[in-house]
Amino acid sequence: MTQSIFWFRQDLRLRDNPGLIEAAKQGSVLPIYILDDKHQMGEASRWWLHHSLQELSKSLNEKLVLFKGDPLTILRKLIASEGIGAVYWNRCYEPWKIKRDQKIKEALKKEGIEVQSFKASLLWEPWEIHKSYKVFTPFYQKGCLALPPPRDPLLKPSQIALLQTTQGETLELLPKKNWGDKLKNEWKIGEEAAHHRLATFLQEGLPYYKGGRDFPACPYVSRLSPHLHFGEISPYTLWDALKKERDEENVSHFQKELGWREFSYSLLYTFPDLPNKNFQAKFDRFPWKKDPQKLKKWQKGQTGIPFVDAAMRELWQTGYMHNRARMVVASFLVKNLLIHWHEGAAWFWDCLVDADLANNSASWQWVAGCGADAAPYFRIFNPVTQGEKFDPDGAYIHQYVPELKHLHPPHLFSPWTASKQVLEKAGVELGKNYPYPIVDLKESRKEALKAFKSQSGL
DNA sequence: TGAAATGTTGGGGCG
DNA sequence: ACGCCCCAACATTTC
Repeated sequence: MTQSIFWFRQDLRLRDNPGLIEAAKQGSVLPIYILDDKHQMGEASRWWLHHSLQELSKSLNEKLVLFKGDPLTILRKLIASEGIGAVYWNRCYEPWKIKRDQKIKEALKKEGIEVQSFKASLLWEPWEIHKSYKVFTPFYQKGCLALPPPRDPLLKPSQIALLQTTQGETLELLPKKNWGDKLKNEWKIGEEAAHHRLATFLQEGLPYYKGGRDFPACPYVSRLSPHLHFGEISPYTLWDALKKERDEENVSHFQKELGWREFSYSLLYTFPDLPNKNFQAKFDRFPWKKDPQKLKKWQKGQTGIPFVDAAMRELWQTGYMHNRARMVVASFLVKNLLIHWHEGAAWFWDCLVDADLANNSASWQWVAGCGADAAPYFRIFNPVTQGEKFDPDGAYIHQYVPELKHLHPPHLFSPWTASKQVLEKAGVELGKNYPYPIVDLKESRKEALKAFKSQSGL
């Protein structure tokens, strides 16, 4: 029997956890989490992590031990003081974590410790896919689906002998202000909640997924992203649950979205600079504008374009934004305001409870046009038209922009085009209780086309 | 995982 | 009945 450490990272669950299963098989287990803060997590993520760790610890009889600092130092100290013979973890794929973990593995092995890492968070690891695809569809069809299908999910260890230690510290993950309070009503956090969310989605969302996923006021998307990011539920569990559903079209559509997640990770693996550098180098000289005032208005949901403002306020109030809305606000920032995608990515990173380095970087680059399989430069969303199409009765806008609650379609999507009488009747005073648009959509579109077109020839 | 500009068609009003 | 114009409605092309 070996006493081992199981190091929880982005796999805050007991079910389908191969590393934990191996540790439990070897003998008693000291379950730990280490906050390695060199690369700062966003506020919203820290808030989620706090609660997720609490839930995880509960499911481990409160035996989860928390640390912060340099993992190798902490592991060495524990190994020495607790008589540990092995360390197990499930793999992460952020470039800096890959490097860090490699070093730790080598160092500990040299010191006579058994170390093993496991595949648990991706259905297909980047190195299993032999070609490095730059377009999603072939990546998914020929790269992923041509390989053996994902394994069945694993059961949680029937029993784990948990070690105890007097060590450990508190992480102080919660924001100073009680900013997290408003998020509290939005989310149920932890492994049980994730499974519950999945069950609800399968029943209430999946049947309408393909057509309904574009309507931000409708409950047809899974909202599983933060659970997936923190590993409260594994992609294997999702894949398996989907396999058992009859609804072929909706199922394969949702599976494809999981495929996009795999694609993002694969891109990040083959191009570790994805978070910082343009995937397409020709964008390095793009004439982005610096405009702190407009950026701020975008962040706060005060652009004067109701659909954009609703989305940005949803983000601020709930730590989440509907996928359709993410595309629209991103396109607005990058194309109508010509502000660098870094700024958008940074704001999302701080505000999203599902902030995920691979997905965030890949998706912002996709919208900006500089990514892999990117949106063509001339694809510019019109936030008015998008509102008309995907929020036809204005429910989404009304939910997050209450000052427009008496304004109705069609004026709701572009208040500046409404007549004086209509605005007055709705109690809307542009420039007073709701802003004028911060850009002219038609003009800024033209300008963006010019800028993007001129650089596309470089 | 667009949108706008341009082109085509076909029905109705009208002389 | 016919040609002509107008203009939705839809299709295609261009950015």
